[in-house]
Amino acid sequence: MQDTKENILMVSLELFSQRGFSAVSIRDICKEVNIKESSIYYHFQNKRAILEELLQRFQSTANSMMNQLDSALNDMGCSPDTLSHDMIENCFFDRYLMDDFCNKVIRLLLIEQLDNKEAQEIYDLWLFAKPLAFQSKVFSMLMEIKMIKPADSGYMAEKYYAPIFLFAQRWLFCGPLTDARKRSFRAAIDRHLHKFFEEIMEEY
Amino acid sequence: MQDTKENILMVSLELFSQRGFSAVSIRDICKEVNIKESSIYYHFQNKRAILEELLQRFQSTANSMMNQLDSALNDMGCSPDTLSHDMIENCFFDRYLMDDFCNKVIRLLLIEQLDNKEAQEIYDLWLFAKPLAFQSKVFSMLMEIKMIKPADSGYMAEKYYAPIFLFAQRWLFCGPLTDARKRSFRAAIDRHLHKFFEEIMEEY
Amino acid sequence: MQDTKENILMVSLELFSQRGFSAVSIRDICKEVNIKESSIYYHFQNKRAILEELLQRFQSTANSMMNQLDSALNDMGCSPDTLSHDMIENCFFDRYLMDDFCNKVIRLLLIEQLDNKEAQEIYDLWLFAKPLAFQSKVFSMLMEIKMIKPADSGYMAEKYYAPIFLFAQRWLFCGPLTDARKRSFRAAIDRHLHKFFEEIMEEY
Amino acid sequence: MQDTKENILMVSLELFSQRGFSAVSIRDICKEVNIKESSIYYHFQNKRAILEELLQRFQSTANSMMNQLDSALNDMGCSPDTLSHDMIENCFFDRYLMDDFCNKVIRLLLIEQLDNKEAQEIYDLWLFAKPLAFQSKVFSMLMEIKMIKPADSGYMAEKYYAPIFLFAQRWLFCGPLTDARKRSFRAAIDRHLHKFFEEIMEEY
DNA sequence: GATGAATGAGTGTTCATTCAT
DNA sequence: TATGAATGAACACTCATTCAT
Repeated sequence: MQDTKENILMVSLELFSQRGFSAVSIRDICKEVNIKESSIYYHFQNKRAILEELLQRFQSTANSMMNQLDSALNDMGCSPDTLSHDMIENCFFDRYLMDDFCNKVIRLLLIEQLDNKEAQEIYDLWLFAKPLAFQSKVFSMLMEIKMIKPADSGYMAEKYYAPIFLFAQRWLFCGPLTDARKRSFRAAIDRHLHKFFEEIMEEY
Repeated sequence: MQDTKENILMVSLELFSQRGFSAVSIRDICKEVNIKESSIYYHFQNKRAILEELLQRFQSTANSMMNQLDSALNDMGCSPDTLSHDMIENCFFDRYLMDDFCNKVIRLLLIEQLDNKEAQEIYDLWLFAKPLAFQSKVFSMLMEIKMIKPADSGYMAEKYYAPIFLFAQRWLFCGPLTDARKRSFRAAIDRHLHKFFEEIMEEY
Repeated sequence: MQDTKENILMVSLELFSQRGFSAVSIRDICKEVNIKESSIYYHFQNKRAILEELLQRFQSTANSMMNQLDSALNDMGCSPDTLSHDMIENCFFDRYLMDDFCNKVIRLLLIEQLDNKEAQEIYDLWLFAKPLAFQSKVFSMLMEIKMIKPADSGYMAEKYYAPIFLFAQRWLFCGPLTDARKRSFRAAIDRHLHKFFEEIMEEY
Repeated sequence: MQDTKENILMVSLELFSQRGFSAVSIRDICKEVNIKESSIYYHFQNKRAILEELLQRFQSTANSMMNQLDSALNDMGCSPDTLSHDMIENCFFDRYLMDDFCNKVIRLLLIEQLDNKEAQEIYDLWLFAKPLAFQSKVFSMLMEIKMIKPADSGYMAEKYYAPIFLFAQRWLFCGPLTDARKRSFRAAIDRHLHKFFEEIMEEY
């Protein structure tokens, strides 16, 4: 079956996310997967192909997450009460930043982006451009349905997202992703979101 | 002279910051410095020693920068009008985030922290703990001298620093550190600071 | 059917004749034949068996060519006018030196003979011993029927065959066997044969 | 010293001439030279660089041999009796075809020329073009000084050189270059040259 | 007939390091 | 201070081959 290929991918991701692509050897991967080094070349053309497949998968995962967020947002536009923004956020937090697979790929991108054009683009897209664009759209919509008062939605998105990004960097993308760290992150986020929405809604 | 040693350090830092410590070979460094590979061992015990010295230097540089900020802050406490907060900020931006040496070390730390306990601590200290603590102190002081109204200074520090960190990550710590990127960063920062101080001072 | 086996043989010969036996991998062959690498072992016990079968086939092809030449020679002995020596030569040129299959095997032998006892014997037999012996016999016969004056038939064979061999090495056994090269070879041969027979027959 | 480099070259040539470049491994070479595999890369950038240096050396050796032949030929033009053609031939035979170094390189070229453009050119130049051109010049000169009667010098060169080439291929460029084989070659050559000059000079 | 999956041995090459000079 | 020469260990990758299906 394709069990072995899957194992290779998961082990590779684990190691890549810890040490970076180039610091992980085929030997390291195979030792963990429990196959001989030559066997890996039955499943992948070369070492880089493993990385490529991981990035591919990440992008489709992230895309589907983003699509789901988008449609949830549209639903909210029609019937503001059916879907809380809590649900929206949880999607981004639980199934993206804190999701085992995505979290590891993001760590990997953090390293690779410094020297790899492709990684750089993916990194910028999925850690800056997409989240900021989405959040900007959220605030525009909230303004439209008059839940918050009109303002620069791009700037609001930055104010909203920057602390999330900072907390993520500090708690989620360094060291092992333990439950304790997840809780620290969650706590910081909750505090931030609470105050943030308090502020933007206080006048209404 | 110690010219060669200095060259080795600077070339190493350049390469480490681009590809990460383990992806740079002694060969790569020596080729750039124009010495034979065996010669490097006259100046450093081994490859790791180069990294160590770079981190050492970074820490003392960062420390002196922070001390200067601190004393500037204390001066401001005594005579609020002598030193503008502009000066404080420029110190952190120009001589730290955008300084050639510090910028490269931070990029290096970004990679190394994922797998290296020591790097992790330095990274957390100098990119999160110290900046947030300092900023928190700034706001406490501003409250004391009644320039802003009393609030949670820690939370204010986060609101203040998070966008700076995000912009830095996006513009200063990926790809080559060009003047164009520096300007993009500066512009985003200025916009942020302007609005930020507008908001916290508006009531006064 | 045996279509696949035939394909394997022909592809192998093509590649062997270009790069030599040991420089061609099972992978190379299978890629060209469009089968998986394991499949080749259904048709041949191992890589060497492919070589062996090619040499086998070459020897029987060459043998039948030589037999045909021999019987043509005998016919000529009985009735000197029925078969021109042109026909004899064409047999050796068109169906041997310039024949696609034989030409490739000879190239292959050229390489293999340096390190392989068996190849060495086949090479010596079919590029030196047999052609020289046959030609010697031709001249003996021509002397017997008094078409040329008596002389050392072995030496004549050398004088006759050496330029053919040289031209073959220069035009037929290096680079791709194009029509242009074949024509260059043919032209050199015609010139040689014309002058050669002029000389040995001039006295008559 | 450069002893090791020289050893590497000589051992490589020996092995390349037996099995061909691609069939010889770095391991094979190092085992014979008695150094570790990594050490070879101190002396040569890679495996191909060894081949390249051998071809380089061969070409300068062959060139100097050819220059010597040329000047000997010119001397003969001035004073026909000072230098016999024996001396000329011995130069080509003893210091080229039967010389240990050149003989091995020619064997190597025999293999490499099938797949390697550069080798092909060297092979054609030094086994066909140069010898034929030189011999053609010899006969032209002999005609000029009226030692032989006027004729097509190019055709004479072919008649002269073709048997030499054939004997060389048969005795000098296959199997080990033993003294016995050298004698077989020498004998065949002497017989050929004797008869050849008898024929071209008989009328005078 | 053919293939998916695996493997031990071997490929050329790079690595950080040593040490005598 | 610097280097020429070497090395053991590791590197990504290819090889011919096996075997169950």
